[in-house]
Amino acid sequence: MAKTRWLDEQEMAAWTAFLEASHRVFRSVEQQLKEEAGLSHPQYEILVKLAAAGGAGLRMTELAESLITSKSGLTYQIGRLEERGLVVRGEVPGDIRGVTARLTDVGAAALRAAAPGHVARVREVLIDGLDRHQLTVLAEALGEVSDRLREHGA
Amino acid sequence: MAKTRWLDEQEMAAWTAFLEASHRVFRSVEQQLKEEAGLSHPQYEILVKLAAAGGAGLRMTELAESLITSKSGLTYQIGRLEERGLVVRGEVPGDIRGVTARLTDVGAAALRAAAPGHVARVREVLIDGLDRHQLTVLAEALGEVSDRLREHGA
DNA sequence: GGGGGGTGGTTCAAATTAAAACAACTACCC
DNA sequence: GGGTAGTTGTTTTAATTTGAACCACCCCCC
Repeated sequence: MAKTRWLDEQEMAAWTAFLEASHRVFRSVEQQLKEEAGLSHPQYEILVKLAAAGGAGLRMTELAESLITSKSGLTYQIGRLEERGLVVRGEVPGDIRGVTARLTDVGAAALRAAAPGHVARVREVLIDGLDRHQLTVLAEALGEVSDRLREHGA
Repeated sequence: MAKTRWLDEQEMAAWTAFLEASHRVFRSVEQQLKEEAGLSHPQYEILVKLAAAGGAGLRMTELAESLITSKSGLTYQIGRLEERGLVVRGEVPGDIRGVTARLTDVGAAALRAAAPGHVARVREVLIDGLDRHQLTVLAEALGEVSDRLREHGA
């Protein structure tokens, strides 16, 4: 095993800033959604993905992967959302095992109601504090990081 | 209430990249630590903070804030680490309520053993894929975000 | 020197999470 | 066709997380 290449000052600054910003941003967003919309952030993300998927909905596994969560975690959350009538499960033609989830009208309305407050908070904690250049670099850098992990780090 | 300012394409790209990168990076780091060192990421972060604090250790509340976690969550994790002998609780001179946590020799050894693999993974998933400019911008941008939330977003 | 009001840490209850075991089904290769 | 490996989604179990309630205790001002 090669000798460890420790992080230099700048690398460490990037890592700790990433760590701290992630924790704080998620905590803040979570709190906003819970208070103003009665949704957890994972639940909100589910609604967003399903809204984007349209009337056909998405398969459970597909949705779990796009949310970067475990299958069992998704089963739990979809159960929760289905109880509240925001989501319904359906079947997949041609594969009896398959299950789809799609948004109900109530779910779509809940998302529309929650979105403005959520976006406002996201702006407040992350977006509006950065200039265009920072925004661009952030998107590109973290986009690359995500791409790499999506491919390689299965 | 003002009309919602939705995110434009670039802003949305930054937000989703931030979301996805955070999820994936933490998941990867978590996995590495669990497998190779038997520690969760929160536990590892506790050890790091205590190591930096030196022989006097840190008070529980202080530590909880610097880790951006709840007091009760910290009580739980310190309990866990104390059982394993990596950490000990001590008292605070002059304040009977106060409790400090500090690293034991075993804890320090565990941290030394865990660090190289952890750093390697952090490099692999985040640092080494970025160039110096990206690194600098990332550190500065997310540092500002953290600062703002630390002050304002109590 | 005796309250209030706030602090520090733990306990408790409830929600969430992930991993592993599981059951049913699909796909493919011969 | 038949068997085997891989998928799908759920269930189960154990760990973790948080907020609220709580109890002692500190600080200060009268």
